[in-house]
Amino acid sequence: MAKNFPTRADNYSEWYNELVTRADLAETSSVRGCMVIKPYGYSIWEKMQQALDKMFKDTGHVNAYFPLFIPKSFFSKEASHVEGFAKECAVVTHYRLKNSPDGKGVIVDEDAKLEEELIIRPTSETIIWNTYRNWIMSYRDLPLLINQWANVVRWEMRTRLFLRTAEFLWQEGHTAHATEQEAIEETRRMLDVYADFAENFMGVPVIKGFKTANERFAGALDTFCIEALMQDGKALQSGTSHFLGQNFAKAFDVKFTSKAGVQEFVWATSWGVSTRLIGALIMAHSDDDGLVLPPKLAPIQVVIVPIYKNDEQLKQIDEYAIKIKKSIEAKGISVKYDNRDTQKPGWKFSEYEFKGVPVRIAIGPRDMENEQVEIARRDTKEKATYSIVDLDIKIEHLLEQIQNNIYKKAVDFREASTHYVDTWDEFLKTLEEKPGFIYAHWDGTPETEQKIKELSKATIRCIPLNNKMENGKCVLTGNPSTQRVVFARAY
RNA sequence: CGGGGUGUAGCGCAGCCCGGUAGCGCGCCACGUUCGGGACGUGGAGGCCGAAGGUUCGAAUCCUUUCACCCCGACCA
Repeated sequence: MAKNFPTRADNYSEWYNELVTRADLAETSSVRGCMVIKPYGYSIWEKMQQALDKMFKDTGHVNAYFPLFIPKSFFSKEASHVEGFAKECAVVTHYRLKNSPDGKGVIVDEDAKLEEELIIRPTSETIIWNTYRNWIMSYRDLPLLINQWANVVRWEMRTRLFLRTAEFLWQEGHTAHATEQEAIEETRRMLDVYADFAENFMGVPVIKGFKTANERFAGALDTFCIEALMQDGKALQSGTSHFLGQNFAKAFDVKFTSKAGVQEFVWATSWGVSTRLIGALIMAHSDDDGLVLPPKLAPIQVVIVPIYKNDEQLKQIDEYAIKIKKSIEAKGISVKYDNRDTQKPGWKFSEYEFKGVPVRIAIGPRDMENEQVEIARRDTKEKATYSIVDLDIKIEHLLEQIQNNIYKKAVDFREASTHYVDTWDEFLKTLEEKPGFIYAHWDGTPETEQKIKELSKATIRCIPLNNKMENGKCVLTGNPSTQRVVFARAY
């Protein structure tokens, strides 16, 4: 069917790139490290945005927007923050161009040098906290629960469509609280929102946990994360929620007067997920025939393809199909009827498989005669004939089934790829032969963590929440440990 | 930023070693036969060979510089 198509088993990255191309999601831009998200890819992002935005609103958040440019001096205010981001910042130094004296195009006008350089935000903590200073006076102004949908720029050395691009789209929540306890609760609440979204919308099971000091967000006291497993056995950090303590409040002097009349620094959180989730979605479910999208995030949930020999037949099928389309749409399901005469049925079948459309309905003269349709599901590739009686209800159930099945498949895969390992030899062997999540003991020191990374390329993805305590010996040093942590090679 | 690779038609590539004015497959356009898993035939359109210099009577090919992209590292959502 698909010809000269790199397979998942053969070459995972080529397979990934090919999927992105074939499904018409995105392409590499001629602008360094950047990506053009094409309409179909963007519509998946819009579905994600809708679902997430609702979850944010349901947990009491509101949206706002802050500037793209951040004065350089803002970055100097939080020491560890600047250290974390300094190496990957795009900097605006001038504000004007002029015609080149040699007549060839334009050059930067050196006279138009900015007094203070502007950083294109790699994340917005600094500009937001600088703004919050004026918004927060009293405990009555708290909590402040704001989210922003935006683009950010990180000058990454090496990029990969969706997973790491110089510019990416995301949401970043930035909240301010009167107490430490409240802020920690918020951090955890948003982690739960992310996990809920990943599992119930994306169909991707995740491990909730927190990062070791090495892997923590620059400026955070604690970084919580959700870690997902891709089909090549590599982990993908899919969302983070940071407890920032009073670091940014102190750096930007954000104080409030408490009930008791005392000036106190506020407690902060920030949390974000990005277009990287689209990469996660692709890598978690897709097969050699293309994308497999969970119905809840599929821009097109059902596609109807007519099969006909001539105009007259098409006209009859049009009528039959549009009726079916309307009845299914009445259930709130998005249906596309593709009666383009420019492509053949087989071509359309392949195209919608590449695009991961969960359900395909084929209608030919034979079906009309018998008052039935042929239904193919993308996840299992099963085909079956359905009577058109109560078809809308059947489709609704089928979509639910597909959503559940995709999730279950991912869960099964993760279970099969999760290993408990106690010796260093076994650790290395597992990484090579059965890549996935490795639960192993670690002595808790950054030095050992670093050493393991150097020797095996595996990092501690997280220390799972609600982790079972058990005594053991560090897989590398043999020093005592009280719990297992999750190791994996990661994107 | 270190190591390796690649830039030739919309896409994938050959040609380069050994200089002589560009070719293949897919796609695209037209017509016909087809249409229940990416159809076939015939005809046709499309490229100053990434860019800039140099060598030469002559450069896709040789030399220099430069830019971009991909892969492997280091860095990271």
